[in-house]
Amino acid sequence: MKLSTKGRYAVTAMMDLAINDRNGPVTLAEISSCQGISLSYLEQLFAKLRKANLVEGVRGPGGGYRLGKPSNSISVAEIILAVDETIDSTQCQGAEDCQGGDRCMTHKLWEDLSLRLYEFLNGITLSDFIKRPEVKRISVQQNSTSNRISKMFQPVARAS
Amino acid sequence: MKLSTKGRYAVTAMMDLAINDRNGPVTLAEISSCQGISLSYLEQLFAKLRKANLVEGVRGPGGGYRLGKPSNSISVAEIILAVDETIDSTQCQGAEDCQGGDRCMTHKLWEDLSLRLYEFLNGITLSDFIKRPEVKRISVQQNSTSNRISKMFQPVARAS
DNA sequence: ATAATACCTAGTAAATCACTCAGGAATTAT
DNA sequence: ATAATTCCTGAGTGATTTACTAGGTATTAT
Repeated sequence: MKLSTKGRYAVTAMMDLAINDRNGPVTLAEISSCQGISLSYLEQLFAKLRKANLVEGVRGPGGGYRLGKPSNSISVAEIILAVDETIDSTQCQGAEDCQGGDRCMTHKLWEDLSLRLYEFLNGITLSDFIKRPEVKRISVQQNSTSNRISKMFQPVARAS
Repeated sequence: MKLSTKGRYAVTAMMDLAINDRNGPVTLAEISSCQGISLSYLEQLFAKLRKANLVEGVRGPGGGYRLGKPSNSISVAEIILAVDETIDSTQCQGAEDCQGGDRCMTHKLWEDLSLRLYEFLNGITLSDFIKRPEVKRISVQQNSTSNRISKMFQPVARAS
């Protein structure tokens, strides 16, 4: 799981698609001028989004991009993974330099954290954003699995 | 909010410190050999962690690094922000090319998401990881690595 | 036919990553 | 005092990634 400006571009662009879905396809030129991202860079991002079936292109005048799936089945995690695609696993597989025991279990701890982050972002869909009124408070109702896991892992409140 | 390999290095190193805290300072050489990170690169990361008061160095033989605060008051978000330090705000401030209305509110939506992500990572402390029994149970529960990775690439279909 | 759009490939300057090298400065064991 | 250990700092470097430019081809509405 990696999170960078690139991922932000992709997520905001997908938000744009989700919001303006009922008005027909959205052109990359519109997104480009609005978000301040170069057209060709957007094209590269959307090539990846298309391969992940998150969007579908409509060619010709009046064309543009539409969501490839209903907005309630597209999660933020999906979008980020589609454009970033780099999941680097930990080195130190089993043996190597590790003195075993406590020390190198940090890798496993990281995997747990990474999974929790993924579950969190996977629990937020595009439809969570387009449901107005009051977009200001996004109601990310953490209903399903995400909440369960979150509770399991993290019982403790932090002292300030 | 940015998340990269660099942030992972920092977090796992801090986990190491948290776990081995009672055994005195932890040397960077130990972390380096365990995690497979170069010593000098670790030193650079720890320079930033030190500036953020997340660790404190102990010089001389028998020295190393200790946590700068109790492990229950060090969040994952703090660590990541300390080493990544790049929080790029959105462009398109108010006017510019924006045609107003719906279009450019995606920026605000992103800010909301970003804040939620921060709050999530800020709610996870190092002390959540050093309680071993729970961690053990969890890592046993999510079965195989291949399973987890495949889950990364092919998220489960979500109900509306 | 023309224009608007998606779609594709190649190249590139700048930034970042992860690292090496080369030292210092502080602390402690001897 | 000397040497060993460790933190601390800075300069430099190849590889990768970002974000972009340029120049096409394919498709379709008008």
